[in-house]
Order: sequence, then structure tokens, then C-alpha cells
Amino acid sequence: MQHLNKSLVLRLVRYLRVLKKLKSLGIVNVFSNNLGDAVGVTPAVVRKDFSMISIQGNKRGGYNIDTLMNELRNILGKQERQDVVIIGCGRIGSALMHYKEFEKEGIRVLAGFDSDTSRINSELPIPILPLDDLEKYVTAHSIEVAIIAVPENSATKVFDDLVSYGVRGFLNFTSVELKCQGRCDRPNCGHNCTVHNVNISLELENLFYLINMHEMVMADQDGHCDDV
Amino acid sequence: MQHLNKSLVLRLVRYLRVLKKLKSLGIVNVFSNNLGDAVGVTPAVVRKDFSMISIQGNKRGGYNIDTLMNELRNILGKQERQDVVIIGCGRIGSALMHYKEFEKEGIRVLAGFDSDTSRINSELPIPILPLDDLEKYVTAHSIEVAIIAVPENSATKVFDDLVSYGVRGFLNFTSVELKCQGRCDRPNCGHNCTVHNVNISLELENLFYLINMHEMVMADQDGHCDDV
DNA sequence: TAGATTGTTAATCGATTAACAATC
DNA sequence: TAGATTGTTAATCGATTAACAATC
Repeated sequence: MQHLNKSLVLRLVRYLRVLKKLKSLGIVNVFSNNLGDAVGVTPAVVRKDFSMISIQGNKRGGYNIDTLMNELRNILGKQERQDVVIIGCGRIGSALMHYKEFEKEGIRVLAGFDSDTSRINSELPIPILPLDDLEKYVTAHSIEVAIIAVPENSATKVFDDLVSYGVRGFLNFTSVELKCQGRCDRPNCGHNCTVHNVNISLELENLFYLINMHEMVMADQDGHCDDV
Repeated sequence: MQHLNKSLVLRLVRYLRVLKKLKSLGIVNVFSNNLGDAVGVTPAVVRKDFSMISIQGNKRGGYNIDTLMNELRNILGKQERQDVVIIGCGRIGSALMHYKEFEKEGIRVLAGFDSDTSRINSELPIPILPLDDLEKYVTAHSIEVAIIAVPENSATKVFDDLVSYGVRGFLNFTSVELKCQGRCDRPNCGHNCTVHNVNISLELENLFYLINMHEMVMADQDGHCDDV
């Protein structure tokens, strides 16, 4: 429980995802082998991860999926609500407002926000509200996670505002790399927040360079066919 | 030149990005300090990276941006064309077809492809073509990088096809984790390819868990306010 | 010169892998 | 039992950091 670093948590979330799917297939037990394959790590890593958080399996019999899922959920914390708002309802923002995958995973988009009055419509199933209502809405609904899909020039302003309203998780689709550094006074970090930047054009650029360097890029263990 | 592993290449691409912006501001010299700040690494890493690829700066004077950019471009390889196609022209796919950021970075979306005939329109500035034309188009235009934004159930089929047509870089927006493992026969990896999976719902799920575990997630150096 | 920055080496740290005993 | 899998420890590996000489 003590050594939960970030990459461990990310793996635990993925184990849990895989387990849900295996369970829905009717599978009862799973080996570190299987989980490793599905998540892209070695079986040793899986067993070490579980050992770190004191989860035990059965020698020869692997892990019981139901108990494993319960234990993972205990560690990770119950997620009773997974509600987000989307700031910026341009092409990308509105695509995400209707993203089918979200409901499968229990994620609900409660509302979108935009500064363009022509986009505002509070009658929609997922309402699009004016940016001026953001603070009231976020505090009233205790929103913890937001998707930022605004134009580049308003990204930091929107981000700063959301942090001050208490939002702590951000999925950032702008090309501005948002950082909460400076906001955070360690060691008793006041408003700790997490930003995941999804920089689409950077990802593409990386691809162009990586495929052309493939003959040279050898040092990685997965240097040849690499997935991220 | 010999030890170019993947994470090094990714940093080099980011240095180059930052340098472009600094240059456009009229700045002439840059310190490892500045570059590190912009990319989110320590100055020591920047200097070590440059030393790995035999780039030298001036003690006391830092690095000249022009020469640095040239040297980085030499290492990374000239990118004369950065053309992509988008498979799947639903909400996300078509949002990306008109993504403004791409042209700023010199990325061109040449065409979209879809199996839904009602979406097909070859007269558009960026044409939307039938999936049946994919092979002909990809080979005719020597497409190296593709964005996959199809429904979950056709993801692997589309991916397999593209690999067989010679596409080597993939930005995958489906929630199916595409892997080119198995396709790759080391050590002389025949069709080496690179997949970057952008799993939006997984990113959001991660955020929900991370923010709730923040008090526990301490081991990381950036455990409090963490950006990715 | 004094101060600041590079470039490199050594030390540290953490993560991954290897090995294998325990045991079902 | 034999075979297979877990769980843990030790060994390896690579990446990060610290330290500092070189030098502009």
C-alpha cells in the first residue's frame, strides 16, 4: 500500500479493465501469464505488482477473477461516479460529447461549455452551457475531472480557472502543455492535480520520425515493433 | 548515433519543436536550462542527450538555435512530406480531418476513408473515399502513417490491411490496443511498425483513480502535481 | 578575473529480469 | 507424483542525478 507509484496505479487500472472483460466472458480464474499478455507486461511484473499490494493467488491455480477484482477495487478506491465536463465544443469537443466508449466504461459527460453563444443549448440531452456558468456548475456538481478542448489561446486561462474551482484531473487536447507545477506546494501539496496531455500533432510527428529511424532505434527492448 | 533509443528520439523531437518556437520569437541562443524547462526535463538530461548525439554547445554561451536545429534535423532525418490518411470518418475521424494544428506542423491529411457510402465524397477538399480504394490509394501515394478512427469491431481488420499495404506508423483512436507484435521477426524485423494508442476512455479512467489516490501516490518524483 | 555554463564521469536510484524455492 | 504456477530474493540493467573539471 505504501509504494503505490504512478505507473503501478496505471497498470492496476489496466488489470482491472482486462478482468472486467474476462469476467464478462465467463472466465473464472486467470494466470499472471494471461494478464501480462493482455496488458503488455511480463508475468513477473504482474506477480510483483500483486505482491506489492498484498494480493495473493493460488499456486498452480492462478487468481480468482472475482476476488482479484474486489481486491483491486479496494486498493484503487470505489468509483461511484465518473462524471466529466468538456470545455470547448468545437469539432473535437463535440465528438467527445457523444463518444460511445464513455458510457461502456461508466463515464458520463454531464455538460459541455463554450464561449460561442451560437453553440449554447441547454435543452440538449447533454447541454452546452456558456463559459460564464462554468464555476457555478462545477462547484454545484462537484466536478473533479474535465476535458479541455478549447482553442490554443484560451487553454491556460480555462485551466487556471478550473483548478481554482477545485477540478483536479484534466485531459488536455490542446497543444499547449498544461502543467500544474508552481501551483503545488510540496510536501503538503494544497491543490494537487493531474494533467494528461493528448498532443495529437506531436504524436503524429513522433511517428514520422520513429518510422524513419527504425533501423537506428535499437536500444529499446521493443525497438523493432513498438507499441505505446 | 548508435544509442538512439525511443525515449531519446521523442525528446529530440520535442527539443526541435521548442526550438522552432524560440526561433520564431527571434531568439538566437538557448541554454540547456531553457530547453529543459520547456520540455519538462532537467538541464543535465538535455546536455546528456546532446552529448549522446555529438552535438556541442558553447561553454557559457549555450547553443546556437540555428545550428542546433540543423544538427537535430540531421539526426532525426529530413521530413520532406508528412502526409497521413484517416480511416473512419465518424465524429472523431472527421474532427481530425479538419484539425487546424496539423497544418501548422506541416502535417497534411490527404484523404479519409469510410465504409459508409453516405459519407463518401471525392469532391471535398479532403476527399472521403470508400474503404475499397484504400489499398490502391495507400500504395499510389506511398502513405507511411495512418490514423485509425473506426469502430472497435473493425479496428484489427483495418490495421492488418494497412500493415500489409506497407503503412508503418499508426495513431490509433480505437479502444482496441493494436500491436504489431507477431508481425515482427527479429532481429531483421521485416515490416517494423509503430503504433501509438490514444485510449481516451482509459486516460479518463486513469485520471479518476489517480486523483483519488493522490495522498497515497507518493513514490514518483512528480507524485503531487503530475503531468504526462 | 569572476561567474556561469557545458560536458563527462561516477554514484545513485528504481525498474526489470533471472532464478528458484515453495506448493498446489 | 510430476508439472506448473506463485511469490520472493538477488542480479542486472538502464536511466537519473550529483559532482566537478574545463572553459568561455
